[in-house]
Amino acid sequence: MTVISEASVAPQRRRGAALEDAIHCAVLAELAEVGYAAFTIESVAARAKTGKASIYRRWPTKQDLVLDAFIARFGGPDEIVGELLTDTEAPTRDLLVRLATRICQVSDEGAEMIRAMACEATRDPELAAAVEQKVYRPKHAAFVELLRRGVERGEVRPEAVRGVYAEALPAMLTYRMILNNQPVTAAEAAEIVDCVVMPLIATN
Amino acid sequence: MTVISEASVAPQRRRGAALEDAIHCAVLAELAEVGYAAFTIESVAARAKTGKASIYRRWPTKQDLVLDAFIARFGGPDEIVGELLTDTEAPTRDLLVRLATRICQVSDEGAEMIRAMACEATRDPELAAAVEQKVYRPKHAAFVELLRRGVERGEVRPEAVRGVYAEALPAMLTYRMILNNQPVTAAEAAEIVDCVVMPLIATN
DNA sequence: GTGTTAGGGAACGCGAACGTCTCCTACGCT
DNA sequence: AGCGTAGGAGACGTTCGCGTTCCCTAACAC
Repeated sequence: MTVISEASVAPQRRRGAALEDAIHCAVLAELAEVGYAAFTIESVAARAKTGKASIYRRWPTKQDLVLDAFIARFGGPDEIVGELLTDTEAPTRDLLVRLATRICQVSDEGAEMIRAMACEATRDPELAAAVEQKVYRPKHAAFVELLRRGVERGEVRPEAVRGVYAEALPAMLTYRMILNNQPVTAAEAAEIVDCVVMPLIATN
Repeated sequence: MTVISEASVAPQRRRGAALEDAIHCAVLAELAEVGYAAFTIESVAARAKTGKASIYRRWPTKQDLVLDAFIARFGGPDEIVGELLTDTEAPTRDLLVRLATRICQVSDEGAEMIRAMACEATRDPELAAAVEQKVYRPKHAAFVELLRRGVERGEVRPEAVRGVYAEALPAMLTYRMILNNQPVTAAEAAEIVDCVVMPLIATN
């Protein structure tokens, strides 16, 4: 009858932020593994080694949970904007490459989430607004700001500070990664910057 | 007790192709209304006013059904390629606008389907292959062919016959329509052609 | 007309998640 | 050390869609 219990010092029962982190991870993993259509709260709970109640206590619906996990991992305007706006030295081209890298990273890790969002946003205006505000806007704004600074330094044509040009980079990257599920290497990302974006916006 | 039955000549019970058309329509409508996650065979059957058995008899799985409906409505390489390759007179720019219009049309009507495909294709290699072969490839090939002809007529730089350039147009259109669920007007489509695609590929 | 085929409609048992609730215990605070 | 809160585990009844099967009849072929 003697169950030899090791002295595991790690907390067996998480709370608050630690628990929420674990749940967010589980959501991400679950989405990647089974997809949004087959996504269930029960599986997330099991994967996070928690009870369903702990999830329902925090998020009333599947959408809320997924959206929150998404924001927690990729959200916040500061991360991207801040990084790029801090650096006032690097040429526009390099900033674009860094932005592209970041977009690739997010699109890779959060591919299933983004697809799920796109699917649900059609029918859920609140979700659409949240994604618009927390994800799309900041990214777009960062890009436009980046173009504006390029103009100041004479690297970018003034006419190029427009939505169409700001959308080109994310559009081409997500077209491949999100819609066609093709990986994009760093070289290809750079190719898009050098062959598509820069020629469109550069002076001369 | 006299039920006055009008002499309705229209068949009350459809068969074969007529029935399949109705089911395809129902699939499209159902996807648009409730989305792929909440999509059920029962609802499709009810909407098409048919029995579940008639659907199961034809398509073993949800994916097969949706894919088939998609192909039936938007598939076939001939429609796009044929249309564009027939016309050997119009300038490249106009052909691009026509292609853009077509892409907009498909992306608008089939938005939910395309999103659903993107979601499922990650986990279903067969589906991915089918979409790749029946949708992506022909579109891409048509675009490259179009570029090639442009070169022959001196409208397009020879170096522009590359994948990156062929992807720019569909990428920018679907980025807006499929991922961000924003409508794209004919004027905007033309803007993309004139401000993005043409400058990239045109001679000089 | 007669026979064959296939559509419509619905009932069926089954399994999976739902969302709620309860019990008990680990945690963290004082 | 003791207390209150919150986490884990899972049972519960319910709902829902699955995929199958049945019967009956409309549609078509001959």
